[in-house]
Amino acid sequence: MTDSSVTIAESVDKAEPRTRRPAEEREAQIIDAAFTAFAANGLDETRLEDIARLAGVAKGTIYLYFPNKEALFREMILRTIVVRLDDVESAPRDPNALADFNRVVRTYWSYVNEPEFPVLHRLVSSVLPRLPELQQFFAERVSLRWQRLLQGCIDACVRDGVFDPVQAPESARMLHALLLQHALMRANPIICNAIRLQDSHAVLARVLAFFHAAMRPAAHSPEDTNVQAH
Amino acid sequence: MTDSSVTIAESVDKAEPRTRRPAEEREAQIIDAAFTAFAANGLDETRLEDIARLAGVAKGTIYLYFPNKEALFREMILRTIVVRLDDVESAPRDPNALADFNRVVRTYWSYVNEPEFPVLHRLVSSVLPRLPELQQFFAERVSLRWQRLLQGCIDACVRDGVFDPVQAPESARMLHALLLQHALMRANPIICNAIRLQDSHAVLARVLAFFHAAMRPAAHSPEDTNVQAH
DNA sequence: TTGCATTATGACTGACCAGTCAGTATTGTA
DNA sequence: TACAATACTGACTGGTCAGTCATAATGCAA
Repeated sequence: MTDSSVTIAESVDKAEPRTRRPAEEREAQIIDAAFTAFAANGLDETRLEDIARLAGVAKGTIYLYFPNKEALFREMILRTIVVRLDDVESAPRDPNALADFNRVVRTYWSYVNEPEFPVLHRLVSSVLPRLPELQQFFAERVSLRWQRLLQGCIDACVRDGVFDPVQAPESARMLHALLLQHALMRANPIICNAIRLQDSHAVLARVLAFFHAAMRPAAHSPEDTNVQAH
Repeated sequence: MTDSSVTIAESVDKAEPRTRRPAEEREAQIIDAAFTAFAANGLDETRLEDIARLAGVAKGTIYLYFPNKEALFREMILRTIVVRLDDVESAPRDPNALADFNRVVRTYWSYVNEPEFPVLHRLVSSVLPRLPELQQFFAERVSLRWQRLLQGCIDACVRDGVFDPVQAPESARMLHALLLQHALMRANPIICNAIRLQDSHAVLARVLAFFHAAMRPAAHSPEDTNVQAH
């Protein structure tokens, strides 16, 4: 490995004399730089000097705001995720069950298709053995939270007779798995090119079509749960 | 971080005097130790000394078989995956389409539920930016290969009238997403406990029931592709 | 048994980098 | 304008560890 490190052109005017900034602004500056650098090189291969250069500050300055590298990483992850979740929660609900389901699914889909998401997902899962509290946070605040939200919408649709009550109980997990995995595949250039997942809308439409097919109320025997072989 | 490193008791008799071993045996010894150590601590947090101790050899010995740490990591990943794939390919095919589909699905399910799989998956995805050839290998030899295999079985089932031809074209990707994601969730203790995914057979049955529900031939309008809203 | 080729060892080295801190610049205040 | 308080800097340090290599052990052939 020769010159790895972050090769993104620095967006900071180096000629500018050093100035004192409000603490929040400096922190945000450093967090942004940390996201870029960590996303490109991972936790261990990122040098604090790289982050400092990207943020347009000296290495020592980072230590005025964060106690160490690992804490900076953790803060970066938590804040970046929280920002997205806050955006999502501000959307209004829809009284019609199916319309609300579609709204939540579309919101989730755009959430996992943000360019930040697959990067965060990879970074979090790569450091799981080292930072178990991140695993906890990600599982409860992202994965399970979305699954519960989806399940609520699905249950409402069942009450409206739109979805099959037999399939409903764990279908949120199925939908979650379908959407998440497709978003992650779309972020992988090799898989993405091989099976043509480029168009985000088309992929969502295909997943939803599949989901609706599974959830359409059964016209025949309603107690036929033992479909699986063996 | 204080005493991280591998805490697994060494299975090697330290009193044993050093002996010369066939090259293949030594390599396998080191690869095994590398898997254990890398799985526990990741690529960067694993010391070559740890691997050497686990393998019951000196650090220098590793360099007689692998040019450097990264090469050892790559070799470990490739071989561990290949062993599993070879196991899988040796199984005989079934003439009945649905039976063959079930066989392949069950094989895939047991493959991704091996304790090694989630670990490899995490290790590979954590070093993707650094080792793009691993990404290539994993995508083509694991992900896409399985999807093609599943798709072949599904197409055969369509010809037998078991599955709906409307849903078939990309359903292998759907099934792959469902199975893979469920296996990875099962490997995450927090998610696994929260939504009761402990029993492997029950989870597979539930996923298959959902898949069959989506794939059952439509009794009504066959040209109803625009199910998705918007 | 000897001698040599092969295999193994682990103390050592040199590069690397997180984190420190003495010093410098900037701002607010009197 | 002087002075103190605060924000910032970057050369330096101390610890770490991948990779090296002189030396030692082992197996084998003659």
